[in-house]
Amino acid sequence: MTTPSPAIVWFRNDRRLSDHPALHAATECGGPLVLLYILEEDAGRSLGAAKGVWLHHSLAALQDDIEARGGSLILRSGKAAAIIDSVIETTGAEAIFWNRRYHKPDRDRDAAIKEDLSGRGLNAESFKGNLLVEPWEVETKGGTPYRVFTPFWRAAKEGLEVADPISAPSSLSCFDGDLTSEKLADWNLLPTRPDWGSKLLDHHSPGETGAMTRLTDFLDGPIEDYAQGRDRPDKDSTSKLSPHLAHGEISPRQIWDACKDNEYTSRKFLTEIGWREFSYSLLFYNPELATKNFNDGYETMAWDHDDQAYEAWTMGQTGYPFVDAGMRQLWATGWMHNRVRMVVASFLIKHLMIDWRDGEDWFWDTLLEADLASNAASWQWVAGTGADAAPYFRVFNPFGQGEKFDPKGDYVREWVPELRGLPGKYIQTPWTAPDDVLEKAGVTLGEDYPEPLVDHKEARERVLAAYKSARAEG
DNA sequence: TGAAATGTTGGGGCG
DNA sequence: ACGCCCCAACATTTC
Repeated sequence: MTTPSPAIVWFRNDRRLSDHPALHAATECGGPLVLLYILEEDAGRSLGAAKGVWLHHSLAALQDDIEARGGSLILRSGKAAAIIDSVIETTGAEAIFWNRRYHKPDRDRDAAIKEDLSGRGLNAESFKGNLLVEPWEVETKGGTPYRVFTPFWRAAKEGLEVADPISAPSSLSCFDGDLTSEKLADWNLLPTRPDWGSKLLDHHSPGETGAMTRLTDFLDGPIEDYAQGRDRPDKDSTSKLSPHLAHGEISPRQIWDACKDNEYTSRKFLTEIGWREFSYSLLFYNPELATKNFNDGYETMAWDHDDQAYEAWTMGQTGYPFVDAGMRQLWATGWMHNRVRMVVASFLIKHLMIDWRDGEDWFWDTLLEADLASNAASWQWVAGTGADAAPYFRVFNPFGQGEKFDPKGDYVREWVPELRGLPGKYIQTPWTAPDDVLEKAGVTLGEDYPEPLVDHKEARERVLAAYKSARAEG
């Protein structure tokens, strides 16, 4: 009887041990495992800075989880095809497994590797591990991809059979020959001088354990009130699972499974999972989703190129407290409440009339999750250029949203401390506060906190006119 | 997953 | 009692 040869598991954005179909397939082979993570070079868009911080800790957590099961994670950087070749040569592996990804440049590289290895008689196999429904599994009656969320999600759920998640292997028996690994610390994913990365982690616990804790905590409480609470950034009513999902520390199937017996209260929440699936479908069929208007009717839109306004937006100095609170939360924690994301995005695009791609780029660099599909699809949604997009005339009122969803102003007080002394009545609109109120709060507008960067009414009228003429031309 | 402008209704003050 | 006006509350339309 011969010992089975080693099988490689190529980890990418699926840094977990439970519900990992590729890992499961490899363990079924019965031979030693080679658990490989590749920091890919020349693999498209560069890693966002905040995402790199998460990646570091995510990999450290994966290493720990693997070592606790008696295995080891091999880290390599460079071109995936060459690294895989060399690992195969060293280990004599005859199989390699991975979970699929959905952006065309990634798929092209994966396909080339698979074709090459298959041609050499190796078993290279990919799996569905990161979506509930793969893009090609859902199409309209006309055989085209859906362009509207509701019918997409209805069709996706129809006949959807979600199998039980796969348990993590209790032990991992890895190839024990001479196989070198690079050191995580040498990848310099963490910023130094200054070390702005560690403060981000005050608010998050990267890794599979952290993800499961988040899910459990969420299902123990906030989900009961999710339908309303999810709109309230002053409350802790959202799951905060987005970075874990984007880094594959939890699978959508695990979330589905945990929620399925909770149908009434979880419906709204699972719809958010649906938006993620929709975004991936959009990215799959539109590889340039992050750079090219989905609807080309707005190609002639005359965006402003105002560097000062853009910087004020990024730094949370627009003079609209609700917007500034969101931007500062993002900068400080690498995450922003979803309601506020919509408002700050609307503000950049519609009040400042800055190209949505500049906002997308800022989020890419500052969000710990930096999910290409969700980020691009959501920015296009707000801009009105996307699939199933918000209509161009929907302009969020930057203080009205604050009054509605942060009624006491607690969210603003947390992130815009210079306004803490203002009463709720004026905290979203400090420029309307009487002098004595400002004085009592210790606020001098223009010194402690900026005057509004633009007048709301004028900005609104300006952008509506601009969209209208762009549409007329387009 | 809006907001503002415009239109309609109905209660109450008042001559 | 009646008509008139005011205006808040709600509904509809428009961007």
